[in-house]
Order: sequence, then C-alpha cells, then structure tokens
Amino acid sequence: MSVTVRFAPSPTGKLHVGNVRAALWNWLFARSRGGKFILRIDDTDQERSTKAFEDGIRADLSWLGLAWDETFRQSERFARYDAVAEIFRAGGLLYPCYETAEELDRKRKLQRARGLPPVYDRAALQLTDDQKKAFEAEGRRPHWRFRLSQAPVSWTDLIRGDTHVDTASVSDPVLIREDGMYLYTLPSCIDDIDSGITHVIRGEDHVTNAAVQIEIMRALIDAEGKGAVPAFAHHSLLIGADGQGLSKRLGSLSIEAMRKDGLEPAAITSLLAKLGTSEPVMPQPDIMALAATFDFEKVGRAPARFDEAELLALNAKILHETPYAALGGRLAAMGVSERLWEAVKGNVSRLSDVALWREVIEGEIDPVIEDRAFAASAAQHVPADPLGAESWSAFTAAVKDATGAKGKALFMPLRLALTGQERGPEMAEIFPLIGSAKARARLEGRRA
RNA sequence: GGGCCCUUCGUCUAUCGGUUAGGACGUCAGGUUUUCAACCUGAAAAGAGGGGUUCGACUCCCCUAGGGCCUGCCA
Repeated sequence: MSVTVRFAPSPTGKLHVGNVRAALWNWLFARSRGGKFILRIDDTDQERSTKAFEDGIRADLSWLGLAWDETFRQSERFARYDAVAEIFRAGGLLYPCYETAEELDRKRKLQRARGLPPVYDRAALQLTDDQKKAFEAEGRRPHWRFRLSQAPVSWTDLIRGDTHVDTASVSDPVLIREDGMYLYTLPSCIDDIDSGITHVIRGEDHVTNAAVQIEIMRALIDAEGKGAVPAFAHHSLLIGADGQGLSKRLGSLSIEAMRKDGLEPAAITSLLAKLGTSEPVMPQPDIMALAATFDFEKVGRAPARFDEAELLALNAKILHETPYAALGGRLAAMGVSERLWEAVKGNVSRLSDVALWREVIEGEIDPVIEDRAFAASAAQHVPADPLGAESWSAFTAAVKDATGAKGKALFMPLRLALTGQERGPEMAEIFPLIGSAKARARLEGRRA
C-alpha cells in the first residue's frame, strides 16, 4: 500500500530544528515507501500568518532538499470547512458556547484549585433556546465546541506502541472561534481525510490531540461514508544540550540562522534523521540514502538532546568528504579554485572558513616570527619556483641542515612564518600554492 | 494541581529475567618524521535512588527523585 504523509507548518514563525525533524521524518518515510509528501500550510489564523513566513518555510525546506509532491493552503478551503461544520451542527456534534475567555479562565482556575482537571463543564449544552437568544441579544457571538464521546480512545502508535487517551479528561475542543475563525483542529482533520493521509508523523506534543482528532475524523467519515483514519507516529521532542526544553531559544535554532551561519543542509538532515534513534549519526551527503534506512522500529521514546557542537562537527566531516564539483558554484563564487579547496578542505568546519586559507595562500598575511635569525636562514633555502610536491621536504631538509633544528622546533616556526597560524593544512600541500617569492618574503618578516 | 511519556558510558542507543552490559559519536593515549584534519591501534567510560517479585533483575511491580509533554477562543 502506498503512503501519503504531510508536513503542516503554521506560517506564524520560522522553521527550527524541532519542526524540521518532523518534516524530515515525514519526507523520509514517504520516500522510503515510494509515497507522497504533501506540504500543507496551516494558515487559518489570518492575523498571525504571513506570506513572509510561508515563503521562508518553503525556502528552508527546499534548501534542505525536502521537495514536496503537492502543496496547498488551508485558507483556500474555508468553503469545505464550512460545509463540514454544518454537518456537525446538524448532527449535534458541534454546539454553541457563550462563555467569555475570562469566564472560562476563571472556571479553569477554580477546578485546578480544587485539584480537579480543568475540563470544560459543558454548561453550554444545558442552554435553552431562550437563553441563547438572550446572549445573542446582548451581542454575544458563540464559539463552537465539538462534543467528545468522553470515552477512552486508543490506537497503536508507530513509535509509542499501544496508546490510549481518555477523552473524559479532555475539554470539548473549540473548533470555531467567536469571530468565526477556524482553529487548527477541524481543518487539520478534514484535510487529513480529504488528502488521504495514511500516516501522521509529528511530535508527542500532539498525543492528546490525536485522540480528539480521531473522534472528529470518525464523525466525518461516518457522515460522508468515505475516508479513513490515518496511523499515527508521535516522536519525542528534542531537548537542548543542557537537558532542558528547546522552546526557550528557538531563534538561534532556526533553519534560516543555520543557513546564514554557513552550515550545510546535509549536516542538518544527517543529524536530525538519526538523532534519537538506535542508528549511528553519520555524515550522509545523500539524503535519499537516509530515506533507505528510515525505520520507526529504530526510534526511541525518550527526549533526545540536540547539541549545536555536534552539528558543527558533523558539518566539518561532510565538508571534508565533499569534492569541489559537488559544491556547485559556491566555491567558485568565493573565488576558490579546486586546487585550493582540495588542499585546505580538511581544515574547515564551515565552508566560509575557506576564506581564511585563501588569504594565507593567495592573499597577504603578517608572518609570525619569533627567531629572526632562524627565519632569515630558512629564507635562504626556499627553492625557486615552480614548487612541487617534493619541495616542502627538500626545503625543510635544507633548513634542518643549516640550522640544526628538528621536529617541532623546525616545523612550527616555519608554519608560523609562512601562514601566520599555529595550525592548518599540510604544509607540503600548501607550500607550493604559496609560492617561492611569497614564502621568502614572509620568512624575511615582510607582509606578503 | 491533574494526566501521559521517559530515565543504561559525556551523547544517541542495544539488551526484550541468566551477557565479560554491546555499538556509534565524543574523549584520552600511542602510531603515521610539526599542528589541524583524516587514518590505524588501544584505553577509560553506564543500568538515577530505594523497596519488592524471583533461584536469579538493566529487564517485571511499587515508591521517590529528575526530565519532557499536555492541561488555550495557539499550533
């Protein structure tokens, strides 16, 4: 059986590592099963949703390589939601409530103070027609709640196993606000059914919602005689390296920030695909290879830590394995040649780090010289151009003979003078790139 | 306050009553005639605490502690 999944972000903010993990897993699952991945924009909240956020989400997903097979916005489907709401009203499943937000808030606080779960008391169900008319006459508009069964709902979660939620401990969900705006619940259920979603893969913050949604979906399927409730897979949420929830510092964890920071999309997908699973996190430049190994059986139930340092380390490894041609025009745009890239790629964590080595090799640096006499002597032995693969060892052997220095005492001063850095790529590799004239000048203590 | 989920090396995890508790990443040491990276070899490193059940518990049960999530006219 073919699968259909969806990623349904709300365009009220930027994509961050948590969101993207869900998007990735949906995408990987669809690809692993030859299924369909739908990008649905949950923009029923017209006040908070913006085109800019939507564009940003699409740009981020595209950058990560998560192409969608279909996409649509919920704001295009209000007529459909209206029709279903009407069916539910007629069936007594959707009922009007006139409490104000303040009244509801007070009720909840009272229940909590008494040690009771803050569940809506269904007072509105007892309202007579006259009372409703009186509220309307006051100018009050109703919000609409879905009448839950108040019975346990259970399903076999692909990650959590047998899961059950007693809807008696859940308030009848508000589906339509007083101002007529649809909350996420109803449109999401309708779209999942209409789109033929077979698997809903998302964070465990939706576990309770799943029970509510299953009831709403069943009601819709009953009413229309078609459709099927999807399977659910609720994964644990990521926590920070400090072991605390991630929600506090979402800004720096946005995909946009990572892109601007110069991280590779493959580093992000490699980490997020395997973090929290029993499979090792490996640098995997090919996202399709990630799909081939995706398996709910390997997913753990405990919250997993997301560590930015781990991401950066993975980014470095991916870069180390990436040939020049695979970097598209990005290196060329930076003015970096293939020869330069191959010489220094082992020493970059971010692609942008290559700029430093370009300066060392092709630009000008201030040499670091501690022993002028040693450096001056070494300058005498710099071979003439053209420098080749053997030039470095010939040069260092000559300096060794002339000065008696060896080991670290021989190599470190040369590295410092020639590159201005204590660490860097193999000198044998970059020495020929630096060239004879520049090497001599630097050993003589001149900026070159 | 109530509910759900979770807790094995630093990290992600394996183990589904009997194991020298395994792997990966990271770390450390040695090697590869300097550093970084890569690579090779090796090492250190774990069952949150307390009660049960059992011949035997990381594994099953209870309690405690800690963490995550839900408890919205947000999603």
